[in-house]
Amino acid sequence: MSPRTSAAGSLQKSAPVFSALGDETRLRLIALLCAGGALSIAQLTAGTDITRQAVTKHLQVLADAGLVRDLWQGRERLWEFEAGRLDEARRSLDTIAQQWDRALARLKARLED
Amino acid sequence: MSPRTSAAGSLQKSAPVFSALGDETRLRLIALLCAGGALSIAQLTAGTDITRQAVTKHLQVLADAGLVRDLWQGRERLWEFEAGRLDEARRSLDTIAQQWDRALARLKARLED
DNA sequence: GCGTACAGCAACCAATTGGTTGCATATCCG
DNA sequence: CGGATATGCAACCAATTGGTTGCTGTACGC
Repeated sequence: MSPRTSAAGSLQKSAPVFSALGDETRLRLIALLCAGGALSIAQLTAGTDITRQAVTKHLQVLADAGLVRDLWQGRERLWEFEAGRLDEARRSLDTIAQQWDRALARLKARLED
Repeated sequence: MSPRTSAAGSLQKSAPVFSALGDETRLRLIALLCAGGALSIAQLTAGTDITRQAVTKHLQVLADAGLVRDLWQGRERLWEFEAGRLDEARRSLDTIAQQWDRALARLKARLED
């Protein structure tokens, strides 16, 4: 990768996380899980207009992205939020924003030159 | 929307932004545009293994999400980064993280009770 | 032990996505 | 003017996605 895209390397790792977050249903699941504790699939499905299987698939996508973790308890499969990858993604956005700010500062400096 | 998902409302608005960011090619474009100034489609295509049209489509996706803006200059169509929506998304992730931290704190308090 | 609630698996479907190719259009420059 | 450059538009394609239905398995509680 060329030098001028040095920041891109670490950025690209976050693509799967952003992709997982890029769906209203999944964002809702994330909001539920990070607010409450661990919830079952049935609980997460209640009140929605989609099927339990659809919710299961969404949870799987979130799990693949490392955003949630599942744990079995009896016949229930509980899902809980996992903060690690989301923090990474958050830092990625921070990096972009900082880079943008620096670019603006450089532009301003050149104009005032 | 139920009270316990109050944070979800503002979150959902960010879904299109996250969706747009959920692709390595588009993340690369964002990195390029927010580092440098305005770049043409030809410039953004150079060095990649995809077609100019593919890049155009990706830029359109980013534009629909409000992450980039285009401006014509002669026969060139220049694209530049636009920080607004990305900042919103950044705050969304911050909100989730804060909510999670509070949940952890409540859990900890209950355990130490 | 038996019904009920929680879940998995697989097949299937329509719509979207990421990408291509071919051709037309407009602008710059010698 | 005429060629090279920068782009748009449309059709087309395969793969992925978001969702469903039908059936099976398993743990809980009366």
